[in-house]
Amino acid sequence: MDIPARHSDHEAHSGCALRSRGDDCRFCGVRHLSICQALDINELDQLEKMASDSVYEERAVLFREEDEVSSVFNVTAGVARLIRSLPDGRRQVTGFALPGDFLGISLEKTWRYSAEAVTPLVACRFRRSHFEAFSEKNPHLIKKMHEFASQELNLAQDHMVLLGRLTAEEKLASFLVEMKKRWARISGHEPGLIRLPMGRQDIADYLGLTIETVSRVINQMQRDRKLVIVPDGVRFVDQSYFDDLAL
Amino acid sequence: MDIPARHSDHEAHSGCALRSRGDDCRFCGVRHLSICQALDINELDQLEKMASDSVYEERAVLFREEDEVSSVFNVTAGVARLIRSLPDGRRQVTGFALPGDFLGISLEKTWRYSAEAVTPLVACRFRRSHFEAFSEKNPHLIKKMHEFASQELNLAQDHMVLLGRLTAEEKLASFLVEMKKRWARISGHEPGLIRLPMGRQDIADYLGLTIETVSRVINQMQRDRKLVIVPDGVRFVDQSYFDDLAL
DNA sequence: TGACGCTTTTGATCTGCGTCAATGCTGATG
DNA sequence: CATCAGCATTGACGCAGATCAAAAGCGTCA
Repeated sequence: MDIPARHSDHEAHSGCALRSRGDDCRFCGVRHLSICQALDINELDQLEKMASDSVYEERAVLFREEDEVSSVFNVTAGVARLIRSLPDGRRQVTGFALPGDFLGISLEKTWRYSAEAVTPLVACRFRRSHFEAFSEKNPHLIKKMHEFASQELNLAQDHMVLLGRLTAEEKLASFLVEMKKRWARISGHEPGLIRLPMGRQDIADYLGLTIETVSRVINQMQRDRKLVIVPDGVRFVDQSYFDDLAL
Repeated sequence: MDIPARHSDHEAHSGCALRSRGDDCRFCGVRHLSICQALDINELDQLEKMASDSVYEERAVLFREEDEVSSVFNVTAGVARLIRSLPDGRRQVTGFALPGDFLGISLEKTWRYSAEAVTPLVACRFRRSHFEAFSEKNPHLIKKMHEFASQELNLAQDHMVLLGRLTAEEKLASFLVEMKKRWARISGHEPGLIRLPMGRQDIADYLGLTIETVSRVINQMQRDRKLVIVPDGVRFVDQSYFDDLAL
């Protein structure tokens, strides 16, 4: 356990799967998805001066629950899991951060969850103090951050319904449909393959299930010809089955 | 079902249990708890001109999921349940709004949950458009609203852990400890009696359980001398039992 | 005061998912 | 290419909490 993060700033172009700002926000692939969409070229230029790319290996820790919030992050490539842990080791994955997602929207002094790279990951990092000073001067940005927070609150409420009131089958269907929508938004088109870079255990902890139940339900869906399991994800065969079941 | 709201504006002093602004925000009993804490006397005065007290009977609907957000609310007295419903009738209570709580922190155009009065309730109501125009001019207020949203996001994440990973006994303990803390904050002192104005069904829908399980667990706690059940609430006998179990 | 409606409690039984235990698969490494 | 480590899958079984059913409180109103 506990692989330390090896993050080498300003070395974003270290692999084909990792695309990032590349030190020029204007060409950032996730700008239109991220809070930066609130900024004009001028403001973007200012913000860029405060940014530094951080690269994380699979399993690296971006920050831990209880840590001081010294930096905030904009994920530009890769996927992270956001985790709340109980003292006895039980985990709840509260969400997955995908490209365009912002970590640090809340104003607390310490993180209330841990973030770990599920895949190799690149994030645009800002010192918290700098970012706050900047946002203080840019009402657009504050508004946009509040919008993002509202959106997250809605997702959190969806998640509560899922955890409290759905069956295992409905949970899986909802999760897969959600991932499909999120990848679609990111790529700009309906993906044939729904990428699932996180492991079964992460999915289980996201859905409030065990790894065995996740495995059983997905494989049952495959046996029932609702989907096919492929390396690194699934492919829907019967879309309407999922639409009917999902939250 | 479906009792229509009888709300009579500007008639707040209609009962001993119902205390509200009384048309003067300076004397508002929940000011220090609510977003109004961000405002000085001057701003408070302006805001007051836009406010109107709404009184709701038990079971009255403040607004419904999907309704347009035409007003936002500051609960000044009483308790409301916030509900997400599934098409087949399954419900998830995402939260209880207590005095000082603000409804409408999100910026969406439509409500994503319904709010119903659990007890007779008074809320300070603002036309959404007026409130937004006002907040536009008061950066303090925007900041405070973002603070409230952050706080709510944390609570939502706590709730996810509760729903996804706690046992029925732990859920009940966490709920009771949470209610004790919230009433303590509102009243300003540790209450001997933990008021539970909501019914067992609401508690069950908040905790992702059935009404029978809620009843069984609470009554078992009483048999084990951990608490005593009294009209309208419970009284802790063994505080440390709850502290150990609660999230 | 007694009949009604609603909520809560209690008991008996069932079942969806968890737990425990193998086994299989895949990709990395010497 | 054999070994190993880390998932993922599968099966057998158990149990926490759901479901079904009935009884008990309790406030309201004629």
